[in-house]
Amino acid sequence: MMMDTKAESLRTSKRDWLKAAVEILVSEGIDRVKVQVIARNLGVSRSSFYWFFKSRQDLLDQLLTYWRDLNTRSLLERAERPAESACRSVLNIFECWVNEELFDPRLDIAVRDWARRSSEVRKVVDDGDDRRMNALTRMFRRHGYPEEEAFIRARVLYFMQIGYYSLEIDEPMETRLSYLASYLYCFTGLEPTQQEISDFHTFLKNGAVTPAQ
Amino acid sequence: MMMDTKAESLRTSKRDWLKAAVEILVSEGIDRVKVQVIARNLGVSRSSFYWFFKSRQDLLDQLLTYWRDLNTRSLLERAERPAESACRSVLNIFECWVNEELFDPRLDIAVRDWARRSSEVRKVVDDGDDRRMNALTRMFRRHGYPEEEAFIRARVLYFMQIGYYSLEIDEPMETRLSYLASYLYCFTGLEPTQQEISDFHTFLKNGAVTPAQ
DNA sequence: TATCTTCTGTACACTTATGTCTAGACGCTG
DNA sequence: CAGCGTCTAGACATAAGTGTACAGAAGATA
Repeated sequence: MMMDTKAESLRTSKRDWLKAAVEILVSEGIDRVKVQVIARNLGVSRSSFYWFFKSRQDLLDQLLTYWRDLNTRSLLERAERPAESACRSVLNIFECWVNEELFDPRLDIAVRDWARRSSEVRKVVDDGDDRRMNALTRMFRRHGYPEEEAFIRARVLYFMQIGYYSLEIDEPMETRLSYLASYLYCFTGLEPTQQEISDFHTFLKNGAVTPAQ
Repeated sequence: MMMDTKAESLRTSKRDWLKAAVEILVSEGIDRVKVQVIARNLGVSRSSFYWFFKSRQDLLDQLLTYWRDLNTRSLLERAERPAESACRSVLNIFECWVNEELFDPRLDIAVRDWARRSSEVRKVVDDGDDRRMNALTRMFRRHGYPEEEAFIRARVLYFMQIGYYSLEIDEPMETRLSYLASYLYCFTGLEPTQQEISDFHTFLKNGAVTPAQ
């Protein structure tokens, strides 16, 4: 019996292949996720691949599952979290945008590119987007925004962030944080309190961005 | 001397190859823009390609130039256009979002995907984004928004739209128009007047979306 | 109609990719 | 240390792509 927890095996595991595939997906797009390329990156012969996966398509299916199980969960959790003000709610969402443990932007963008070329992937991504949008709309509704305004504010908040990642803006966290109050004002139509802003800063300092486990 | 204006030549022109390449770029991504694939689509042998282009890379370079010369112009023109209110200005920008003659969303997204895999393309796209963002920021500034708020509102307006296209939302124009007032309110922080809304509707009706030349 | 220029088809050499098969290396377990 | 199950290298067949060379078709011009 193989010990999965062993620190450094000389032989590859299924996990290694998946991890390497995700890396290529994120940096070069789905069309470069080739058995040959991954094998080269791992320094291993292609034939091992076929021990773990039925075919290239099998790997792609599992990549999509990996994305689906990972990237929507945190966002939904934070959208549903109770909050005393709209600004607090939006700040809860912001947790996902500043912590790649909670939401991996490059993976999200890469899967979205992929969806543009495959109708099966399209369905899965659309489903994820629907769930995210519904959760955000309900969030604004809870703070008393009228139906349509809640929906549009959810869109502006969510689409703006997808657009931000799509442009691949390279901004230090410091700069991003300096815009916090303006963002909150544009997203909610309300001025955030000083307390709300400083609470978010302390949240960030207190190891929210730690590598985890 | 070859007559370029001739209606239907049996032989291909450079323009035919470029047009077919753009179509594939938009629908399948840059990695599928292959000489062999385009030739198949045109029903012609690959060797003709090498009459018009030095190599595949030569074609790709010309695709990028095509995008650069096309997709930013209309947006800049409308951002700079004088307007009596912030809502009017944003409505000027909306002209680009509802008319694919002015701004081709699928081409923009496809080039953005491409940029993710090539640093040369990255540079060109970043330059376009900068010019768009600067024009939009100046637009909000002219309506009296403070420096930072103008910048953030420009971002929200522009990034939100890129996000919208990135999600490939499939909405009939009717639905999109029904959200007009809410969008204007969220983007400017101001309620649009009834006149502004109805002016945009008449603008659309009066052949603004005509196929042009 | 003859001729020059523009474009196209066929053939070739090369590269990168997929997937299969088989011998055998590696590492637990008895 | 023998043996079993797990994984890997290398060889093979096949497919899709790039780019070059060259003969020759098809149009425009004289």
